[in-house]
Amino acid sequence: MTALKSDFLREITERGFVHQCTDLDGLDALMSEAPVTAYIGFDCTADSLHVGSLVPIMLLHWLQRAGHRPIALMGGGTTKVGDPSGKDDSRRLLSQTQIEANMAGIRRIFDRYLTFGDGPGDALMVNNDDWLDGLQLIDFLRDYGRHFSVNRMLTFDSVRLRLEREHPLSFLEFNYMVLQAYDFLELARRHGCVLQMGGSDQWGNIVNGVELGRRVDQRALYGLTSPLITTAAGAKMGKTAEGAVWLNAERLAAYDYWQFWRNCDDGDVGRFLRLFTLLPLDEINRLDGLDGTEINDAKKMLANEATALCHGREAAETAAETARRTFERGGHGDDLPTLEVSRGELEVGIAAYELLCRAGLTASNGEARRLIKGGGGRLNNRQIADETATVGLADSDDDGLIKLSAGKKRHALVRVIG
RNA sequence: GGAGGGGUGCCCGAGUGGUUAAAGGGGACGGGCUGUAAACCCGUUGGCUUCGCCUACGUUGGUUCGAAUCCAACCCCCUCCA
Repeated sequence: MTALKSDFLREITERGFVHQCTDLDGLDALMSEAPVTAYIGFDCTADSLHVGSLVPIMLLHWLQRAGHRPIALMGGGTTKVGDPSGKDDSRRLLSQTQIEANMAGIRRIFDRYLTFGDGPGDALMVNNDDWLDGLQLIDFLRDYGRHFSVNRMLTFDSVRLRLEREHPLSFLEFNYMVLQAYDFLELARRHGCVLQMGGSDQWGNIVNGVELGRRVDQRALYGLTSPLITTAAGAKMGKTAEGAVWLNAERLAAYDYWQFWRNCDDGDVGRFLRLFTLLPLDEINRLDGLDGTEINDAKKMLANEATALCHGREAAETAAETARRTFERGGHGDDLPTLEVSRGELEVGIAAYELLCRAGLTASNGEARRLIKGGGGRLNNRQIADETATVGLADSDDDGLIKLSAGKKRHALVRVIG
């Protein structure tokens, strides 16, 4: 590969964001000359995004940093159709109101990563429902449908894989790639957008848009995809015991977000630092070279930086401090999930398993019992020996706190009140 | 519209009248070893007021001492035909 002239492309290439590009040299020439507008589309299937969407979000962030203009496209319209890419089954259809509520939630996340506004380099958020909803079927088919060959559509992974596995693919979903292609054209016309980025599973959809732009408007459009990020263990990243790693604090506390990064595999640290933090590359290379126990410093750095981006520097520091006190000193920090229990109730005594459950460390009393039987329940750092054990006022410290743990990693506090 | 196949626990998938809270695998969680890592070994994996009770195999009824297993109707999915 020849040396890239564009700051943006060079940065994201070195950081591991680039998988494929429709015309890297052409794009490089364009981006090194003047600011360009680029977009990435996001589904509105939930009211938050999770770390699976972090790669595209970071791409937009770097784009803006390099002086270009990012567009976050909300798939308010396409979510009604459902992208078949990478999915074996059709998705449940969402109602209009659900989609709108989801968009509002997602918007708040973007505010952390992008600067929105009306200035030349300010980010834009648009909703494709604005143009898709009013389409007239016959007009649309005649103007744009004729540029799509079904023969070719059948060869795209999103369709082909479904057919090969004999999983159903509805006609509705079959149209998804056409709509996404049209999105690109629409954004090119409205905002002069020339680049669409996305995950590697979006390649087919993106290429369709590039071609549509050329055929209909003789526009030169570009596409760029990033690799699917998996963990060193080979799993799709972003799952914890509690489920997806969400980016909003209501769904996943900043402390838990910090812990997610802190607990990554050794083999992932360097890659994740490059992708999910803004640290300079030479600093990352140093951290990546650390061995043995020292690699924990790199993981803390990863957790600090990733959390600061998502939840703010202050939240990251609180989470780090809580982790330090909890793990390195065997104490506890302010940021641990806390359950309030009345003095009166504790005077009588509460079964340890019930408290574990109420503190959210287990999903049910039965699970808590099993945890204790298996030696995983801890009260103030001491293993709970007996599943019938009760917790009383005497177990609280001078501050009226009791520390509960499920295993060595998951902790919660009980605060005595009243 | 016709014919056939199928819907089982977080997922995949056995089970075709009782010994089935339901084999096996995956995942997840816990213990041991560690570095809040990986690998490995062991254990757990429906709920509850837990030596007992309750709820579960698409839904609703039925047969039976007894059903995930048999029957009926309904819902949903797939395949082939029209």
